[in-house]
Amino acid sequence: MLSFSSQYNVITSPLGDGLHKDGKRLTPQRLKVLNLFENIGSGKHLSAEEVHEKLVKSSSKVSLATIYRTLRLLVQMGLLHELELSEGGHRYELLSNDNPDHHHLICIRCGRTEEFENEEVLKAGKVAAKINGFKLIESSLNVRAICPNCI
Amino acid sequence: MLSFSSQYNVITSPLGDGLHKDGKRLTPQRLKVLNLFENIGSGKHLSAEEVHEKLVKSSSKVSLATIYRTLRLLVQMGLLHELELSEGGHRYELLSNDNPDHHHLICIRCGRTEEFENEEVLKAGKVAAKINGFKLIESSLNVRAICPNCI
DNA sequence: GAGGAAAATGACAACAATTAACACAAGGCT
DNA sequence: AGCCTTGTGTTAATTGTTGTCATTTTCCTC
Repeated sequence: MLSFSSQYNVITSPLGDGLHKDGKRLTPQRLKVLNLFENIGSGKHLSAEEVHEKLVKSSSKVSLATIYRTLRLLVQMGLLHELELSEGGHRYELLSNDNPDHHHLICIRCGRTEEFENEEVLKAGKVAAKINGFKLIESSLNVRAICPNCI
Repeated sequence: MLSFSSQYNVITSPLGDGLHKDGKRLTPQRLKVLNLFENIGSGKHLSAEEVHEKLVKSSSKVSLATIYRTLRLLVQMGLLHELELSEGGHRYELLSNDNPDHHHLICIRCGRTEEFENEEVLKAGKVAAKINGFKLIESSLNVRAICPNCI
């Protein structure tokens, strides 16, 4: 039977490359988490708990602790983006090239989120950082609102 | 000895007025929390735990549970503003007239925050809400960055 | 000013989200 | 194949926050 490494090493995934550079390892769990985000599309925002549920459902059991560890790792690697909605914990989304810099419109009642882009916002962040001598990491505009269904 | 109510009722504080309209009551604890924010100035952002510490230090003991309850109340009343910095819990700041609509530049290393205003950002939030049929509550731009001291 | 209904407080239990510890398993070098 | 190091799962601990409930307080009415 094929071992895990012989099955995947040949493909030299971007994930594998990124990990190996740092002495970190490509594991099935890490792949599963990243694949989940890739399959689900780049507009979705999942909590750690939701990632866990979805993986359990697809009979890919990954422990919750590992999911937390993996999410943090993938954020550090720049593959995922973490966003904090005031209500109930952190969410994660895939950071892909065709979904570059965007902001979120969040319904505070049902949690529905819509994305939008805005050049001015990006600029505002840059200017503020420069004026204060900060090194910019990212700027995210969170618009808290109530969606049509919840009004 | 003067009772609490006879000591303060005459002043008819804005806090008292706002509370009484709703059948809610003016208590020394609520005054202490609000006073703390007023004394500390409107550019500061405190966590519930920090509010608790400061009140204990000034020998004004208010229980932590009450602080959480009071902070939520003051936010609902529009006297405080709640902001969520990704790192470590919620922060609260005084919402005063001379410090209207502003955004935050946050150092992810030391937590230092600077404020700035930007009309375009405000507009961006409005537009996004309108396009999607959402009812806007507030839009806040959080710029995550590293401050000069931490670089 | 006293009496009483309604609301608020404090102390503490309960919770949810997240992290730490550690024994065991697995990845990736040679 | 074998070894060293990193990663995983399990479970316990921590943190931030909320619920419960008995006791205390506010504030309205007389």
